[in-house]
Amino acid sequence: MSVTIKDVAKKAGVSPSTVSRVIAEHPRISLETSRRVKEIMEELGYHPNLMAKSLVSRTTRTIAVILPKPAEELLLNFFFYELIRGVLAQLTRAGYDLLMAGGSNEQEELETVTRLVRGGRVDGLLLLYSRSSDPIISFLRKEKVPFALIGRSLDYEDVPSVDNDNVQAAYDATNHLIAQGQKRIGFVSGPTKLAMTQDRMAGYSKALVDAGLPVKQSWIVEGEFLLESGYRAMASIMSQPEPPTALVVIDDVVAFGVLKGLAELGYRIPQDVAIVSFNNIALSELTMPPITSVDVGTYQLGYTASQMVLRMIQQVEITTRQIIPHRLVVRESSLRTVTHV
Amino acid sequence: MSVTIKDVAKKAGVSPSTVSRVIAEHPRISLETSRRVKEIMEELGYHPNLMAKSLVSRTTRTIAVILPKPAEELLLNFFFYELIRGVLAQLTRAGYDLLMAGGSNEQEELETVTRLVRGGRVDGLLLLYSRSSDPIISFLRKEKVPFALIGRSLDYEDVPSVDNDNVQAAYDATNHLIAQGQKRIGFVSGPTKLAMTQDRMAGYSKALVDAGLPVKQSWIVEGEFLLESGYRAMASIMSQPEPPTALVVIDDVVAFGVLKGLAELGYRIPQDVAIVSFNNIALSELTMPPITSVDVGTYQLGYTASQMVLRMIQQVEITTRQIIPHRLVVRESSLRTVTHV
DNA sequence: ACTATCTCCAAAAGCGCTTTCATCATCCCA
DNA sequence: TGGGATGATGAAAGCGCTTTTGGAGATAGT
Repeated sequence: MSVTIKDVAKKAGVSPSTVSRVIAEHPRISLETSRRVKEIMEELGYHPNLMAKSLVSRTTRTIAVILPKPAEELLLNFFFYELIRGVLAQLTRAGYDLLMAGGSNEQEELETVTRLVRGGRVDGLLLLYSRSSDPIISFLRKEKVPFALIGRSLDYEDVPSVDNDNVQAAYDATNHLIAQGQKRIGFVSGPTKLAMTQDRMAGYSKALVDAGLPVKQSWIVEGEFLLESGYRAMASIMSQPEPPTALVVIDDVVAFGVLKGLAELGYRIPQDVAIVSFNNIALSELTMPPITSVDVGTYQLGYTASQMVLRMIQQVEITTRQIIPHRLVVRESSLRTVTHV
Repeated sequence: MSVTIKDVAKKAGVSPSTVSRVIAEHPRISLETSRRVKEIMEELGYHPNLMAKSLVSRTTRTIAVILPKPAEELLLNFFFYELIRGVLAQLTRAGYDLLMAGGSNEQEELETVTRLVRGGRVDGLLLLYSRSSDPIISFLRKEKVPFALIGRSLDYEDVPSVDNDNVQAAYDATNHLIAQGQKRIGFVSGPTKLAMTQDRMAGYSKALVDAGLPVKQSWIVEGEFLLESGYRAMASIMSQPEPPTALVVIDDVVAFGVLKGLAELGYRIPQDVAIVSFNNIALSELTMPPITSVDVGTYQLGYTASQMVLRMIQQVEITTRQIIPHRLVVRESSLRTVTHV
């Protein structure tokens, strides 16, 4: 059916081993033979069978990305594409393929990972924003398979991961509000089981404390990465007797909900309530007003995490925790003096 | 190193062939033997080597999704995740894996596909919104590999594909505006090399003609799937002496640009200019005002297309072109009588 | 001229699995 | 009681590749 290494060998008048060596660019092969074999390969349209290759080499040149369970999905909804683009760019560069897998629950997820790893299907893995006590992480460590996290894990500090400095990011964002003269600043948070949430919360608090401002617990509301979540959190915060005049919001999508809710209640943004947020997804600049957001370098996160796994596969020493720089993108939602273009 | 079928066989006191048959649930195996072998497999933590399996079975139980080239990416940015979720759900159900691949240009893309197909790496493929004269399509047809398109191809009408009835969708959307009393309706289009664009344009025109309204070429502007594109197209249309009072926009992201531009020029929406759009991404309901949009069933597109490929692999007869129903989601941007919640 | 060294290549084994073919009990019915 | 089914298993070949081993011929050293 398909043309094999044998067919090439026969036609070129050499042995299969020689053809194999030509493909692998083995040094001890004469230039003449190499040229002739390559010519025949071209002529026959030969492509090596990747399964056979993998079987003997015990390597598949593929990395799996494990999607978070449905409950965690919403965070990714808008920067998932950018992330994957980053991953794909790095892997393609290195001649690796990308396998995507997931599961509808923890059990299923672990089974899938086990099957892929023990079945010799992948050379490494990438985990997205895992929550606390992830059994997959324990499993992968035991198996000694190269893998990296995107977003730090709370329970396994020494696991290779790529992350932002979320404490500093939140510190910067909050400070920006303080620099605008804000004194009453609330925080719309995310699930506290995520390191990302805890870090941003910490940075927010630290900025307030450093500026001598009060940290009021009633101004801090935990939510999910959902639109409605932002809406509800906002309602809860603003219905208090002395509501804040500025909000730090865990994520852009949540911020959209906040924004909308505020507008419906008649608050003007940023005059009555200023807003800063995180992740800087493409639509942040399109809302009315555009949202000030911390760009976390989504593409870079994917790109760097993949690189990390590839390095581990090549046994190259790596920094266990890599930090992607963030950047506050100031837009209208946080500015006291509103400037129109 | 890892436990193989031989290890299981030895420990169970049977031959490797028997173990293999137990795994494959071969009928002619005694219940007793089956039970014992399964027990041993469990005990040893046996997982079959998938590469070896693939080599001999000539099947990999994996489907590749080919991402469009970077230039086409933006369309997908926001509904990519939903699409992939649909694909993944179907594939996981059937015990298949998902491989993601792409390329930075046409040449590279074709090389990747060739490598995957000829290398026996995948059993089938899924192509996203391909443009005209795609060399990959020709290649795959020649190779007789099962594959399906998401979004119809302009050049290969008989290729298996999953699509919306975009003509009808645009017809419905436009008619909705007409029902609101609109008479001057423009169209912000996308790249005409996509079937989707041409279909929506046709539906738009048909609705106007059927209602006895004029189709003015100067009210139809081609753009890309970009924010700025919507902005520019809007500017071009609205700067005319007699601008339309309603716009049909090819995609939500473009519509955001239109929305923003209109607001900056002082137009009120929907009072001065009404808007309907397509794709109904999650943020459509979050803009000010929320955008009326045609829901195309993104998840379903992915789910159904995968099913199609799986059916082809199983040699089951399929309908060459499957249509996912659409649904107009009416929101404030298109309503003459504005109702506040 | 004879051995030592080097270069290039072929033969063959083996990766972990499936599957064909053969074998051996067991069973049923004449 | 014997012979053809039938059922359960084992032996062995082979999927397409890599890699080890070893050998033939060329080149160099003494």
